[in-house]
Amino acid sequence: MVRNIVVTSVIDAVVEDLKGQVLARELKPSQALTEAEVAARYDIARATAKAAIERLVGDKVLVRNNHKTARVVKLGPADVRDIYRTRTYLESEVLRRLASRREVPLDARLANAEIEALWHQGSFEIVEPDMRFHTALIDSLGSARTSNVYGSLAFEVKLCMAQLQGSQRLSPEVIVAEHALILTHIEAGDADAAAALLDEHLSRARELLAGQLGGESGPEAFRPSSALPQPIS
Amino acid sequence: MVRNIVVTSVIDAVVEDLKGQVLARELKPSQALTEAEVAARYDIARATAKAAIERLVGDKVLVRNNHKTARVVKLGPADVRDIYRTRTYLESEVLRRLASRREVPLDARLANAEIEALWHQGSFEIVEPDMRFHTALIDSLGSARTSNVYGSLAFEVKLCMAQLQGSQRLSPEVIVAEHALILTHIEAGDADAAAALLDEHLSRARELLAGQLGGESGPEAFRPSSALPQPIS
DNA sequence: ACAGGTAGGATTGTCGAACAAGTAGACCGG
DNA sequence: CCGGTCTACTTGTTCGACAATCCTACCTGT
Repeated sequence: MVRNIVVTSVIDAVVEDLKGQVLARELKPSQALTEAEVAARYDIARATAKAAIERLVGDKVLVRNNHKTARVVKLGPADVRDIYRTRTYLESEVLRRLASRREVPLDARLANAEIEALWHQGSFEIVEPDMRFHTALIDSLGSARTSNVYGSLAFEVKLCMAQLQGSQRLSPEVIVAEHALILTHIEAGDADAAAALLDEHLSRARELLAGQLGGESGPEAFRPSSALPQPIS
Repeated sequence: MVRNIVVTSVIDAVVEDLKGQVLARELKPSQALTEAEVAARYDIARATAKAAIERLVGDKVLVRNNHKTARVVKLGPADVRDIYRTRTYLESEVLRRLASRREVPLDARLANAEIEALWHQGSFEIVEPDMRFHTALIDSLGSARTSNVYGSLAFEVKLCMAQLQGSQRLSPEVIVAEHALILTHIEAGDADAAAALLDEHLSRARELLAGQLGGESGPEAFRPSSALPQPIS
């Protein structure tokens, strides 16, 4: 028996907690988060709070410009489309590789079965097993970096979902069916069909999300700015 | 005319300088880098050095476990293969998209022409324009996140190159020819051919790199460990 | 000689306080 | 209305300190 233990530093704990709060919408998009505030809230030194905030900025959970206070990211339609585009690039190529080996990862089947079970129970909390389905496909390749990259994209997807509360979602029925069909294509070795279907599958989700995120635009939009130095006109 | 100015904090400057030193092999793989050392070298406070080191750890230039001193990454054959695999996934799908639009980015043509010019001059310093060729393909899609991901992979590739000094490289002649052929396939709209050729192109470079990196194994290998908590037996 | 424990030095994690520099908003005058 | 100054707030950076942890070398008992 191998036991997994984790040594968590104070910073790690704060980072995780703040991430959770953002996902739980306890911290709303564009909300300011000063270092002193975080330090007081967790009763830690400002230096520690600063480090936590900087890590969150690195993970794109917060955005901050020089000498300005950090804010929770506010993802707009353009961001959603960019996230899904990048995600699609990675995932469709992965599908091709799996198809060329006719290899259907077991975890993907399990995750899809779980979605179906939840659907039959009348539950609509399917985003978690849905993400697991896609992540299982990626992870089955065994490439640590590919999984890492996809993981950070998946987190941004979760952020998108969190930033719209009363969201109409795609019906679990078509999701399950499309997932199953994708697996079938992989099993048949039809890379093009699998990639094409995935493209359509993700495009539909992307446009649904992007459309809903574009609706209400807050007073000031703090879109994640490019990491490149900003030109001054 | 738009002028680009950059506000660099002390930490930014130190991070950039250290990155450069790693790439220039002034800091060798597996070499230790204590906070106090960095602080003394740049005459900055330890807190500042700490922040710089943490950023470099985030960028995978350094590796560090809890309470242990940071060390320069040492990339092994497995890492090279993983980097190139991930890179290939992204890039081949991008090629497919470009081929479906029959769109050949100008910058890629220019970069390849530059390689050819350097080759005719007898120079073998072609890694920079070579990277520009591949980056140009990615950037032409205009997806900020895709470019970011590829950029960090490209940096790891540069790290690999830096970690072997007397490296036998692929001949510029075949590189230029393969690049040109890839562009031709894109222009012809032949996605499969472009992707297949890229795969072969990168596979050759990958195995060459991986083979050379496997040779001399230092006393202690500080491979980049997975970000997951380490199991304790 | 060897296994195991222990002491010490080195290094990191976190804290507290302080000051300079930059930002934002208010206030005021033309 | 526009432009400038002032002030409160926030961040960037430094210094100094202490506890926790790691590494190493030494020491001890068998």
